[in-house]
Amino acid sequence: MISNSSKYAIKAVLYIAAHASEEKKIMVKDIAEPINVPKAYVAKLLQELSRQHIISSLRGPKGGFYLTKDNKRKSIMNIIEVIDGDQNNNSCLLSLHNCNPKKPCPLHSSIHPIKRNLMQVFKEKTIEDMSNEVKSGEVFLLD
Amino acid sequence: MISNSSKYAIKAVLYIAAHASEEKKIMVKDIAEPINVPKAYVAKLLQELSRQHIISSLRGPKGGFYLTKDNKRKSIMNIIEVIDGDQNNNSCLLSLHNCNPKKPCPLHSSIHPIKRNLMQVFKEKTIEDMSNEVKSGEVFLLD
DNA sequence: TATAAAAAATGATAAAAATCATATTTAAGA
DNA sequence: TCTTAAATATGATTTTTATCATTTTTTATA
Repeated sequence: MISNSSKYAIKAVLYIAAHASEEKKIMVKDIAEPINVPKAYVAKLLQELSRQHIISSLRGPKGGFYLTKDNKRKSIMNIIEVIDGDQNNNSCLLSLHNCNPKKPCPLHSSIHPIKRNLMQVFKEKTIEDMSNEVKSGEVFLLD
Repeated sequence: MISNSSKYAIKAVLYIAAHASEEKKIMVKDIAEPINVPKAYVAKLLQELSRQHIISSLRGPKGGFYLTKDNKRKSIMNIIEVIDGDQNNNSCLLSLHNCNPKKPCPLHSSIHPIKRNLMQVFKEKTIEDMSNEVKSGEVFLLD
């Protein structure tokens, strides 16, 4: 439903949102350790997100990752799309190819509304929303 | 969240429920083809389910898989537990170890109720419920 | 009781996901 | 413009998941 890689990516982006800015960029190694994800692995994920303009980066001394105003408006869904590609949106839990309201699988009627809720959350939660909550101490990121 | 193997297992069990009985058992090869899952793979899954008493089987001529009254009362959750073990119940979507209502992750408040719904469905839907729906033509299994 | 038909057991192989390592490019600042 | 610090690119390795093949055990029935 959502890969390990996507989880790592979300955590990393939230960490950047809470700890970096255009003026004070943050390096991979300073992201990887606190969120407890292998450095080289998270580096690869962040590079891909940067290429797809979900986050921003600058090479060289004083370089690192950061978020622009525009980046902050991206949603969880945007991150998942980049990392997991199209393998996230097979709406049928049993992966039946032609499961639809007309020919529903045995789980369709129970699962479909739940999946809609979940997708809704992924689409409407922005990086900004969540990093504000982290900064205000309502919610927590580390472990 | 739920592995490919679990999906295969659920499909196979539902197929058994809809097409076999204690009197007319069904063989792996007659399950594998219609649900479009590799024979040897589904065989392995069914063997494990049989060992854990989620389904029943008999070797030798006229043998095969079938469900007892008791088997039919098992839930989707029972199948998932056997196939995926304990790797299904990490309630935090970001897999944060100590995400809880007191120290929630940024997605906790949105995701937790959704996850509860899903678990509820897995727990309350029995094999019998679903196979009745398949038999009555309300829902469909193949593809 | 011999035969054959089925699941069960075992383990090998292939594919995908996760992880690690190294060389290259870019940009800041001395 | 040289040096150094950072991301980027590339690809190798490991681990996990999925798949396949073979042998063994069980059981119905001729």
